[in-house]
Amino acid sequence: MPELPEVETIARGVHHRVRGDRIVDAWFSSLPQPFKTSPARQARGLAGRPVLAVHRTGKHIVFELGPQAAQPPLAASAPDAQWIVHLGMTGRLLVTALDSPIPPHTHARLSLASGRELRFVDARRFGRLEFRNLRQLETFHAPGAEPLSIGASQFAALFRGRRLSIKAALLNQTILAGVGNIYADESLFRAGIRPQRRINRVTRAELEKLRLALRQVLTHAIRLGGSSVSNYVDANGQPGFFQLEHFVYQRAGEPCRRCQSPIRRIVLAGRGTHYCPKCQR
DNA sequence: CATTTCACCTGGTGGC
DNA sequence: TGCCACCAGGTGAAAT
Repeated sequence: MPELPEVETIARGVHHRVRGDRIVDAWFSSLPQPFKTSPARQARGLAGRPVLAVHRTGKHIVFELGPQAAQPPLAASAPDAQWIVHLGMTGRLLVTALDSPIPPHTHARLSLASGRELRFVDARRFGRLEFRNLRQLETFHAPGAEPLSIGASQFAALFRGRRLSIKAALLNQTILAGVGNIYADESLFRAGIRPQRRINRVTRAELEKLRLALRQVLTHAIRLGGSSVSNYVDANGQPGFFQLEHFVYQRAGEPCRRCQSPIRRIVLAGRGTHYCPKCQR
């Protein structure tokens, strides 16, 4: 399940491979999902545009696109449109040869001037594809705060006056962008906070511990290429290795790596939630 | 308004 | 071996 580290890894990989290339043509499947912008509008909007850059905001991958008539050198061109990809649960972006076999559940195929193809594949169709013409729409950015760059006081301010559980707050993308189930559980373990604790019972000092734990966990996970659970692979088909560093996620019943107590699993905010009853209070 | 629950999807898993 | 109920969780709509 792609969260911030996996999305960052994929965005970097795709940036590295397609920046400077040009979208020649675009094909989309005819299913109602995963399209936030109609397939016809996406195809019309994307064709002919150069890819200036690819980056991540929250769990979204953003393609910065130049004008359809723009010629190289493109480095100085201002973005004129954006293609925004959300991977949902099972979405993948692949850069392949034109003639490589098309996997099931392929919903987008963007042929590139280099002779390759950028594909979006998503079995469960929880992903979302959106096209924005920046002459009509604002630049896209994820609604919540970025956990890697937020400071102590702004972080504390995000939670002020709320009553929901700390885990539900971490998962809320309009509060904090990019944290999903794995990294919520892992950061709460490292901060020593029980996931079900209500925010108004979490001290300022604990919130700061959590901010630092999040930053450390996310940074470390990016370095390891993300967590490979349910067959996750990056744009180059490489798995990540952060799953080997998990303290609690999907370790129910196994001994805590710090105190040997069995890791407990509960359902919270509709999600499987893992914590150590002794290390987390 | 804040918060919680549920539907959307399909593939993988475990029980029988 | 095959079948099937069930689970995985990101998000947005609906319910509370």
